[in-house]
Amino acid sequence: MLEQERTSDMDDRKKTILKAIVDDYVKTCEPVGSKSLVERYNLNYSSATIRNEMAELEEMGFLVKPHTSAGRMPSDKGYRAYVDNLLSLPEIPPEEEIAVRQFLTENLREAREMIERTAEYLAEKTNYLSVVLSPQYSDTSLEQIKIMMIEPGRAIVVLVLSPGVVHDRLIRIPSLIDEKDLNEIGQAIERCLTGKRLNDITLVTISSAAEDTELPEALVNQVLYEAYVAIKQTERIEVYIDGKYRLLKHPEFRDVDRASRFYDTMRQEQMVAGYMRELEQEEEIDAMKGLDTLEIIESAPGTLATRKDRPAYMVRIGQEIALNGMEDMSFITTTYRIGRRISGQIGVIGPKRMEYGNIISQISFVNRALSDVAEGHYTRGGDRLTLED
Amino acid sequence: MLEQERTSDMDDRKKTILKAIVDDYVKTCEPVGSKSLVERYNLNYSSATIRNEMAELEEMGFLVKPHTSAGRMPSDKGYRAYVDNLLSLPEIPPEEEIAVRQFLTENLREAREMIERTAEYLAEKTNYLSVVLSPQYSDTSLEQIKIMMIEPGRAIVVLVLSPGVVHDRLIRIPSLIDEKDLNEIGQAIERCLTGKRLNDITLVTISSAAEDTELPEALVNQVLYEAYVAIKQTERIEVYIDGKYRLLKHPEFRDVDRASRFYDTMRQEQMVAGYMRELEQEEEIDAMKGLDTLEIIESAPGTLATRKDRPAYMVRIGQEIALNGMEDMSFITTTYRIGRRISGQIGVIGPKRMEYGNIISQISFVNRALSDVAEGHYTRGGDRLTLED
DNA sequence: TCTAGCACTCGAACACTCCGAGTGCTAATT
DNA sequence: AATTAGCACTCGGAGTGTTCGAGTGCTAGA
Repeated sequence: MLEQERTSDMDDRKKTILKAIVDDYVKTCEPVGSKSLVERYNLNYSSATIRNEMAELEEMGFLVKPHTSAGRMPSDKGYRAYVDNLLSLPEIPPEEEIAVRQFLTENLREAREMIERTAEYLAEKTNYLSVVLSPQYSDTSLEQIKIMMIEPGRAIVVLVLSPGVVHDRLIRIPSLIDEKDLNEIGQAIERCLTGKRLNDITLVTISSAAEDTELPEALVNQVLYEAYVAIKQTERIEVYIDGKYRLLKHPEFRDVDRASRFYDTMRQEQMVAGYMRELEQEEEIDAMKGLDTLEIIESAPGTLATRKDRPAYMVRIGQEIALNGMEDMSFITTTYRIGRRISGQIGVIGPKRMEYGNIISQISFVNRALSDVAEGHYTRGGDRLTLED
Repeated sequence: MLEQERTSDMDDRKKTILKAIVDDYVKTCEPVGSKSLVERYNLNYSSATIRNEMAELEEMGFLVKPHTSAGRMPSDKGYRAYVDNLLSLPEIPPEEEIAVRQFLTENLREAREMIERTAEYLAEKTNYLSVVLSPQYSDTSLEQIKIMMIEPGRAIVVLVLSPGVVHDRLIRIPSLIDEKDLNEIGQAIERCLTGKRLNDITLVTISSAAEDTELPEALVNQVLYEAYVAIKQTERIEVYIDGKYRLLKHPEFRDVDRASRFYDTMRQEQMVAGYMRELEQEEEIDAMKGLDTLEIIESAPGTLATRKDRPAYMVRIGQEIALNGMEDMSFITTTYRIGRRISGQIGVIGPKRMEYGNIISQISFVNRALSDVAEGHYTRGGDRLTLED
């Protein structure tokens, strides 16, 4: 155990064998034996040799046996080594790029639809569960805020954030306030808050708007408070999950209890979201790794804008995931960016026995598409992207 | 088989036995035999007598045996007889009534939150899956419509329907239109549409608003079209499903393939919604039945408003459900009403082996609570209900 | 250093038995 | 005529034993 534990200590043959084992296990979900391995991957060694190597790989902690006379399967560490060093990332054909951009923006009205569709697309393509978080807007600024009377006692607040995102919310107001008063208060709020970062807006900031009007303070304060809540509401991260039911079709979910435990966790969406955001912050280091495997995508002339870099991704395998009921899952995440300030997370959750290469390609690809499309969409008039109409 | 098939042909003893069998099977999910039945429900007959009766009930089609030497379990027809004639509906304590009303309205802002919470509450209480459809608003009228500029090229349409429901939607408009033009168009639309039933608003109706302004027709038309889409959007029925994962905990979902097929169907929410609405229209007759078992709830002085009638409900059992993958489920639905014109559906889906009495009580109860609360909420100023603030 | 060969291991699959909770039927009892 | 006691019968489930084969580790020879 002490002698050698890191992947770098493996010779090429060990690497080939480990890769073959992971590939095979991912495909079949059955422990793989030395003989069938030699046959299926026509390795130029006898099964006995492979056996010896497998024994060593097991001792190094990359493989495990469910019982003595069974084949081997990858341990968490084995998957980890595979993901970090042995992975090949398939490319995604350029037609797909066009299709996805179209899918993300077609008939699009609200920003959140784009995120919903991202989740949908990813679940469809990977056949696993996808999670997409709406961006965190705390760092962006308020571009407009309008309050509109609906009827005595009720109004609607419409907020426009600097990247052009619109949120709104119904509020209750004192029935005594009439339309004219409300407009006055609205304008005071607007003067007071426009251009401020959401983060900087507090109850104190907003209450200074009260000084700006002649109306009775008690009335004004309630409106201010409601407006404040509406603003804070837009900072909340929305979670879009798609493909939950898909996991049921994978053999590791044969066991209903395990499935049930998993779903119990997934139901707590805010917790999952929180975990994803933590990951991003903690794992800038891992992110670098993503850049290691950087790959230059040659763009044929005339294709859509391509990028030289592949977005960083993070992979959490089995026990590495700090969420209940996820011990047999893997969680791949990546961060999409819209401009410099706005970012959110995209993730795929599947069994540990996952097609890592494929999923990572897909998630990176979707990340790029979403970032690009959203940026083009937000920076209206930008010429990098043509949307419908 | 020919001799007697209807429940009414059963003598009291048969009824008692059938009821006991259903109750027992619902509890244990195991075929129930004559001996254990006698013991558990201390019937005053020997197991042999029960055996004879069970044989007859089987011949009449109310019971089935999984194999020769096993106990009996209810057939679909057996459940049907149980639901139609043998059911006892537990009452729900008045404290619960207060609690639900509070839960449904606490911190409430948007109408759809109330529906979401209804679904949540029902799933929680029944431990099955709940479906709640938003009301169909086609028959209500448009009280207000406002269009507000967000930035060149984008605007927001806010609609207020007569029961005080607010919808909004972002739209794209020609970039040439400035705020003043937009307001003019908005007012024209308002003049043209206010007070009209949604059903009566068509592209033709709305286009008459164009005549009302001086602006270039091409520009106006696009806005009109977008406004039209926004209006039609509010007619769409939203589907809220909660407790999907809960079904996994029930033994009939041990079989993952069956579960998977079920979820494949449930994923098509619009189809499920369509089915529920069909049911309501077709089954006015069944609805009458619900009123048959009418029960007077004596209201202790000082409790919340109680009603004499129990809302009508419909039960669909097993094969009766015309949806794929639902052969082993039961579907209980009911229609909530807000005022005379607005109605929507509430449903619970669980295994055929369902606690019918309990679920029907719950769904009726929730129906009443939602109808009442919503009505109080919509008819603002109504004094039947006190909401927070 | 590799590989052929061999003894060994263990789970999956199948056959077999036993057990008990269930049945239907018949004859005796009320 | 209705009920019940009694009995032979059925059949799934749990338990046991056996076989089979794909896997292993180890050793000796190429």
